[in-house]
Amino acid sequence: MIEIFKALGDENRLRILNILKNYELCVCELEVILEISQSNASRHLAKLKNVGIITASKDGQWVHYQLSKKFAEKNKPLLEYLEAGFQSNEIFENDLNRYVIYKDSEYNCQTITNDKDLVTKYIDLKSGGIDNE
Amino acid sequence: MIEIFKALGDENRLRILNILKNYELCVCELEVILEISQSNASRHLAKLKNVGIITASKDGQWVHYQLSKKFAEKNKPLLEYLEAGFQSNEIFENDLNRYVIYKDSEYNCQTITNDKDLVTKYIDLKSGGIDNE
DNA sequence: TTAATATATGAGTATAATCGAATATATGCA
DNA sequence: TGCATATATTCGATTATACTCATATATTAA
Repeated sequence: MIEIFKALGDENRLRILNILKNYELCVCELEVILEISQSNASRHLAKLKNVGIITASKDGQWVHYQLSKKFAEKNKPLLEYLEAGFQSNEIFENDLNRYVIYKDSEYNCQTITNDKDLVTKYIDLKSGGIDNE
Repeated sequence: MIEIFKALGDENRLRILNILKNYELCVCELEVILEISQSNASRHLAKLKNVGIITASKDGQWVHYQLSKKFAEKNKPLLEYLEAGFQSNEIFENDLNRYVIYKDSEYNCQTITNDKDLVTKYIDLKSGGIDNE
């Protein structure tokens, strides 16, 4: 339990989990949605995975992360608490909004590879200006 | 939510909360039950109090700490998760056992003041030897 | 096989958390 | 008032955590 709380006591990891709670993403997508560096994203994902909160599935050179069904099943009250916390916080709502914009667009991992800035700017624009404003 | 997780991501604070979840104790009692220093106990209690998980009530020179009813009411799923975690862990079970031994004894805060070692040794003995063994 | 790419990991640094020891504050009592 | 006591806080040292930049690993595709 302590390790779980430690893993959840970090803003970036909570932001990641907020997305993965509902969707399955690869690392490069999380980089763009949350605007964090590749190594940072990878490291936080590793931490969440190490304590069993999320799982990874490899798809070629891409790695998709998702909420662990086993964990969610075994820890329903915690998931419920997280959901309530996510819903009452602007940061998490904004991140989710950014992801939905991306998901509903024509862009994908390949687009991000080709022109990461393009995708980032598209999301920024559609989500109503620069992030964190 | 982040602050809550940070507050819960520490073994000593979880051990404190494990006791306060069911009982109301003053600082000197927590020192003896958990075998932590006075300044450490006070510090951790302050942290739990600052994020609203516990409350304090002053009784003369003593300060009693208890789980915040408001917090528990507003965060039932979290409390449920904690309870499950506490019950499946030997450390927390042992701490609770130590408190019950103390509570059912003739000792109290005054006894602890007069001879802290006596109370500690009584609990150690009754709980089946030295703590953490 | 070689080049390109997605992700993971290592090294170094900055920041934050924890702890023990000492001190400050506040209350109770003689 | 002056002393003893319960708790809170400060200081300094140590350890842990998070971040950036650089590099390693593994996979794809030419």
